[in-house]
Amino acid sequence: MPEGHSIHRLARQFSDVFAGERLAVSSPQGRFHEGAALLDGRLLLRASAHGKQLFLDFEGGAVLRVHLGLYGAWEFGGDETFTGASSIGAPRRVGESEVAADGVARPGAAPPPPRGAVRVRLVSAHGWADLRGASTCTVETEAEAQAVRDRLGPDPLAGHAASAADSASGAEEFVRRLTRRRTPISRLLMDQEVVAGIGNVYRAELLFRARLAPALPGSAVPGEKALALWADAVDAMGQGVRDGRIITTHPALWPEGPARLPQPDHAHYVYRRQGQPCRICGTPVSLADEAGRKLYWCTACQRI
DNA sequence: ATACTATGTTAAT
DNA sequence: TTAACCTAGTATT
Repeated sequence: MPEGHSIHRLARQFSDVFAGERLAVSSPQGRFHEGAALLDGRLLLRASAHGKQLFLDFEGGAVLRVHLGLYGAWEFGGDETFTGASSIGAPRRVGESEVAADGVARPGAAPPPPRGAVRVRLVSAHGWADLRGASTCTVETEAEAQAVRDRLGPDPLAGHAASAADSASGAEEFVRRLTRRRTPISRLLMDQEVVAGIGNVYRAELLFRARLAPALPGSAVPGEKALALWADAVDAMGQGVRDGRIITTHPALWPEGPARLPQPDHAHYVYRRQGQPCRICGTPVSLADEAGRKLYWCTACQRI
């Protein structure tokens, strides 16, 4: 259930704890025996993310590409060296965890017996990572992995690992791809070929923050509005990478006073708030089904 | 115990 | 447009 910010956090985690390490790769569940055998014993060179796609580059030109889909998650554990380098931490966050399902932290490098269907297990000298429930998990050549990247739209979080020039070109590319089509903007934001990494929460929240009506055709979005939307995505999703949660509301709206982060029920403007009063104008938040996903918005605030 | 839901995508219809 | 994927947290019985 993760959006792009979670995958970027995972890429950073793999870079921090496994890059430069030789990894034992297995598939306790069995469904990935073939791919695991290809990677077993190789050095992990680097980890990266583009939108919701995670790429682990191994020596010899083999790339493990993972998409968590709806239920996928990575779980990590290890000794003090591992924990010291790790940036995940408990409690469990969407798509990433450092605590076993029984709630007992497991110190030490030795991985626990596989719990449930572990598609892939990576083990280094200091720690381990288990993958469950992913919709995609394949070993590819660098060219195949690049072909996947090439199909995707620009990633608002690309600036995290790349140059400012890349971010600027990402903005222009986003505006081009968004305003080229008459499809409603609510659909375009979910289209990974228009912009990579936005999911159902950021879609709803970014549209609210921009005061944009979901039904507005992409072609009718003023260029300046589209640029501002991109800039807000960079900002909001960057914050998501730091927090490990999607928090889009202004801190002034948090009732619990000065706190670094709000309670979960104050983190969003409209997502999962159907029927509840809009935090800005009080109008009940609307809910509609769009292409099998739930769309939340305020009919009064989002009029442009 | 059982049902329902979810921050996603693809393939079949 | 719908089903499938097949995990895990939360709500309901």
